[in-house]
Amino acid sequence: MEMASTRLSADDWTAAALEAIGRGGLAAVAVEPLATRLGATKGSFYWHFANRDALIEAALHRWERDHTDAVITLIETQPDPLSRIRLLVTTVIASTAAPHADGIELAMLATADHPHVAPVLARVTERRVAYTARLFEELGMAADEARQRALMAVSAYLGFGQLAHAAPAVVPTGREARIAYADRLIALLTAR
Amino acid sequence: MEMASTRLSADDWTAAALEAIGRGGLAAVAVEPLATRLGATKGSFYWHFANRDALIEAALHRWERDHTDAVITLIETQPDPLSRIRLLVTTVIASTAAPHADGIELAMLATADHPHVAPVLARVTERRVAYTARLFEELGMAADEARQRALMAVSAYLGFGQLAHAAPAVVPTGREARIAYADRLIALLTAR
DNA sequence: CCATCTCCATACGCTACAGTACGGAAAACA
DNA sequence: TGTTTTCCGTACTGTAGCGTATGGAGATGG
Repeated sequence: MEMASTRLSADDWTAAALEAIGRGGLAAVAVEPLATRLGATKGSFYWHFANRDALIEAALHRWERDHTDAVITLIETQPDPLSRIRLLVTTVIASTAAPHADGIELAMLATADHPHVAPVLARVTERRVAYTARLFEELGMAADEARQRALMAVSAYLGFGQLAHAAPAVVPTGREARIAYADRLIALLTAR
Repeated sequence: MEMASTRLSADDWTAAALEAIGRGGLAAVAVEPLATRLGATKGSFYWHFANRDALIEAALHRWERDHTDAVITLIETQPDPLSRIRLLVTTVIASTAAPHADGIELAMLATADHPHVAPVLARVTERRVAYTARLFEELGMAADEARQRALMAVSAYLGFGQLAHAAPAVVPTGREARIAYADRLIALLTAR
């Protein structure tokens, strides 16, 4: 698959680690299998990293860095707060259509207890809630009201992901059904 | 801890397995550590079970059997559908107060891909959604409308659990704040 | 009280992976 | 081109856990 016999960088390893996390969770981050997958050996790895733990840490921080605000920056393209909420919810609901829309995200939640995962996940989650709360504030809600709605919105997002993953059959299938569901959700979340 | 030097039954092992899942997920179901914890050795285990996989399967089925409908039967004590929904939501939101309210549940979601976990989790989830949908129907909603609301309710439940687990700081602290949140949630979920 | 069946401990082999030691190839540089 | 630095392959040790083999203790029934 990878005929390129070039030398590997630390980034190649973190990328492979993230890919492994997406496939099989943190446990899949094993040095020797990754090395095989990269067409190299442990010798390479232990030159770039002190140990397995360092790789995990690096991968998580990379994920936090370039995956976190991806959605937010997308949302920011919308002019008014309502369409931003709309885009946020529909994007997130409809994109879960793919079998493993974002395996990494699920793996992170699954391993929330891990000492390296916990702080990263907490930061990302708090940022998301805070951002969503601001959206509701811009809709004219009081701070605490907006906060509650944001919690509900993020819960709906996370819960939907879990639902789609744990019992795909219960979740609306097809794009238009998803959108209908998202619309209903938005209506309830933004109701006064 | 367990001075009792009695002989072990298969159920003792499945109980220990479930306890281990609650602590460290499926990966924590390791024969030798469990044996130590039970004050026995592998010799005992491999008499009661063919292998580690059989233990996992047994533990999951036991969980499905006696933990699934626990909430439902509790809820059924309530007379009218609205109080049932109310009790369901508040129970579920407020009980997550404990640090690891139900580690097993989270572990199940975390390992939803596992060949043994997937069917069990899917059944439980589908049953919950169906039951919740019936609750909304009894409130006078049309079937599809009730279904959507049920999805939202279960999502809110699952999502809240994830939220509390991944970023405890963002979730309302204290019993009355939780209840206030639950009330708001119920109001939105049952709004016409 | 002996025989059989139930249950378990001990001791073993096997695999997967973490981490280390070290030599050598391949760049980079002079 | 020769030297140094960068990078990596190979070979090793160590550990954790799965599964097996086997003998023997305790209960159980005749």
